Amino acid sequence: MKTSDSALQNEQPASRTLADRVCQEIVTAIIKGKIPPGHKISEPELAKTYGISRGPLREAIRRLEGLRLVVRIPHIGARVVSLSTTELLEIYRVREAMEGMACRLAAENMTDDEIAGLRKLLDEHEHHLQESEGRSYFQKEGDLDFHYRIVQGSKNTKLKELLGGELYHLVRMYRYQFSLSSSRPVRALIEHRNIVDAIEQRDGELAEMLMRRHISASRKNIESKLKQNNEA
Amino acid sequence: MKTSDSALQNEQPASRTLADRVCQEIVTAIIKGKIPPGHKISEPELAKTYGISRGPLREAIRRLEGLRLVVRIPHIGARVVSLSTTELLEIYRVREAMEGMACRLAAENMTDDEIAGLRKLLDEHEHHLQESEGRSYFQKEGDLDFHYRIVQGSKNTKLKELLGGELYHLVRMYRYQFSLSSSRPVRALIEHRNIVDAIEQRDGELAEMLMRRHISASRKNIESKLKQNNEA
DNA sequence: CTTTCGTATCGTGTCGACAGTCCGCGCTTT
DNA sequence: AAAGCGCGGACTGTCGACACGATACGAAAG
Repeated sequence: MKTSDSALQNEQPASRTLADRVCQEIVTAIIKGKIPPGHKISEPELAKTYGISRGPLREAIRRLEGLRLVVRIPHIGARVVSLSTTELLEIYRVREAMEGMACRLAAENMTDDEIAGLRKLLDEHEHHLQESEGRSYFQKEGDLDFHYRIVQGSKNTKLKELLGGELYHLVRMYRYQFSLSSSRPVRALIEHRNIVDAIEQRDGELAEMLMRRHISASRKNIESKLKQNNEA
Repeated sequence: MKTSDSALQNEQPASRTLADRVCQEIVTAIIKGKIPPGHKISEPELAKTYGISRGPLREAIRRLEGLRLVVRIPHIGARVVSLSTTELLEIYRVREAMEGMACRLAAENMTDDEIAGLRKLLDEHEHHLQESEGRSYFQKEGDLDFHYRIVQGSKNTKLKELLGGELYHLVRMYRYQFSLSSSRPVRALIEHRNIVDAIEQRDGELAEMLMRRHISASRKNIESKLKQNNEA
């Protein structure tokens, strides 16, 4: 389990408060689609489900609202965000901008050990790619793991908060919903390697450009795939 | 009232729920420094101050946590974010990335009317600049108003949420705290005009580059000014 | 006098209950 | 029969109260 130590959730095993734990549970439930998009969230129902009172649950819902996973309307209730394709593409624009900057900063601030870890991660990706034709769950989350590590390597707190806290949850949810793991794994792996090369050479400008092109290519790929699905 | 309709706060006059209203009040209180940074937030105290119970106030605090205006530690309490200079500079990195992208998209998606409005806003800025030597409150918030309009012009929901919802509150707070209105107003105005020119020519790439250089220059300016203050 | 332990107090976390508001259903009316 | 109106139920918003944990102060030992 070399990859789990850099998993996307980084909270202590036993969350200190009920609201935190329930919040995490609901997050995974939403991401994995167990609570479908657009579904109404009933406070008494969920309170009964998780065996807690409405107090902590309300705080958990507020937190989900902050994570942009639910939308809440006063006196009406909260609903799981319904995924419009335009918003998905918008997120990729934001990722292009922010992860590009993160990559530039990572090239400046990453330690040599972290870069070596990145290389090793890509080797594992290639290994799993050859085994499972690239459609494996590992690749699915592994791609995000790569991006996550680069964001962490930027050493920029705000960047880490914004990307890790909100956008990645949405990206993971969209991937589960549309079940579109990055559908060009070979090409993506090559681009990942080029990015690591640029980081290793401490060429921030190049690293940023490569990352932006990488995410932009993903966006265009998804865009055409969605259009094709709509026409079919 | 051409400028106030694009104000940074866009909530309906009468917030439907207590928590929303109190949340807004606390936000302004924090931004204006009435609750100093690092100050402990006592739930019973604030509840008594605003004349409400602890329930809505807790929800308001959760919301502030989502806006990154307070940090909360379980079983200990919430404190107003204390402003470290590194975090301020980090925010400028994020703004450079995101507003750069916003500017690129604005060049593609802004209507001609919105561009004309931008020009008029800059004319007003110049007018106030000549009157008040550039240190006026108008310039202080007016700079953010300019950036805010461009973000809105990007027509990208996620971009608008992230920049308008979280970062701008922090930027406004930092400006009040350090009382550093953009301390190079003449130069900034010129850069603003160049940005609008690029947008008008629908040159997204150039617009992004100009915006990034503009924010990067602001960051470097603040950086040197802070260093100079520390040494003094 | 300093350090450590125990206790008291305060604050946060959690719970149950009440009130106001919104939604759905049945009834009346044209 | 269709549309408007009124009523009932359910849910959200709000409140007060209790329990657990943390902090601070004081007392006792070294």
